[in-house]
Amino acid sequence: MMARMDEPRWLSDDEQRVWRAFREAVGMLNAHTETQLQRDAGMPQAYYEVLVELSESPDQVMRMSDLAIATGSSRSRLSHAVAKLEAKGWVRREACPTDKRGAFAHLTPAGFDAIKAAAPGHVEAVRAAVFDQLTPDQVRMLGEISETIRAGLTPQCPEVERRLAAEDEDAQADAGDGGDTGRAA
Amino acid sequence: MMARMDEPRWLSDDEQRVWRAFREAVGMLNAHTETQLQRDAGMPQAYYEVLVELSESPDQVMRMSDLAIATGSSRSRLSHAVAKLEAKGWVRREACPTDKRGAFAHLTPAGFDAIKAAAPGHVEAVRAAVFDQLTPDQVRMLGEISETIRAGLTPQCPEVERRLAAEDEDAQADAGDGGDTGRAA
DNA sequence: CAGTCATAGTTGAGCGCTCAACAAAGGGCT
DNA sequence: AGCCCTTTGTTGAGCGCTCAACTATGACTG
Repeated sequence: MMARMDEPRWLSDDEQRVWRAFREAVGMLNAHTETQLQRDAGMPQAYYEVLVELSESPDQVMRMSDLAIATGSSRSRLSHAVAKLEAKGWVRREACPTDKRGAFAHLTPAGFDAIKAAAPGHVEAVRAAVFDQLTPDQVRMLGEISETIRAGLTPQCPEVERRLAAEDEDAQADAGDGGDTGRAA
Repeated sequence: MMARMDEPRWLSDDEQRVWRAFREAVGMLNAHTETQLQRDAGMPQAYYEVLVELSESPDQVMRMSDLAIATGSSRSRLSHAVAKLEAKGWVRREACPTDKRGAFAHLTPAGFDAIKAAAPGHVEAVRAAVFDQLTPDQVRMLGEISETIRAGLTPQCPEVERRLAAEDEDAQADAGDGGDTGRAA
């Protein structure tokens, strides 16, 4: 499947320019905010986002799995991240009484202080690099574009693809079912 | 400067939604293309971009420094990357005769084959995730938005910031000189 | 209830990136 | 020439991420 396509649908010159500009802008923006946070707050952006998510949660507590989903990271990544954050004293782990497999991540007061101290500088950096540069129309468009790309990537992207592949194999075993659509490609 | 701002200019709800959608979309898109390339071509996206840059160069040769600039990476990163690519037999290093500090990175035939094999799948993935999803207007806007953000980040972003800081110190020492312009690319 | 599969979370190895330190060579200036 | 500063490129340590195993618990079914 997909092994051979007679003629790949190459990008036009315009599309290529857009793609390269996009990649470049994203790379620079990411480097910029990453450096800013690392320098001013002593934490990488990924950890910042974990703390943000926790701080906005009802009691500053979340199940590890929910936190992983909320931050768009794998369980593994979150587990490593929380281990580091716990070592810094910013997060505390707690066992879940009703489901003994489960674990809660709990934002500590020190963690709350850390994010409170980090937020203004980070927001300022983001605002200066993005929202101060763009017109309101561009901001709105950026939101729509992002949402569209996100939506297009959601069904078949992460490990779900593997799952679909696995289900495909199963389906081949018991042959005809509705056979859904080929999610194209 | 920037040390204290009485009230941070927080993001509005709309801005926050846009920022989160953007971060999410970028993260997913990046993960998607990264996985695709790693799986189908056995190389990370950063190495792919190195090979692309080399393949588009007159004789498939570039100075390491120029290649670093072209790929938007640090010398260190490129050095590590080329070491790996050389181990794979995709790139060969050559000494520069006129500047004995210098080094050329030379795309090998095997490297050319590798990128030729990788390109269609990668382009298809990018097209499916981005250009097939967006209207022509959105594509155009994405280009403009990217270009704006890139431009806003160019002067003060990478290690230039350090340089500016250093020059600031110098400037304080000898006070006013002509203070040229940013050597606008 | 036993057997089986799914779910929650952790762990360690491997990899790419950053950062700071470094060696080697060029380019001025006196 | 000799000195100093810049530029080029490499190196090794440390860090975060991915991937594949693995443990342990829950949930479902005969």
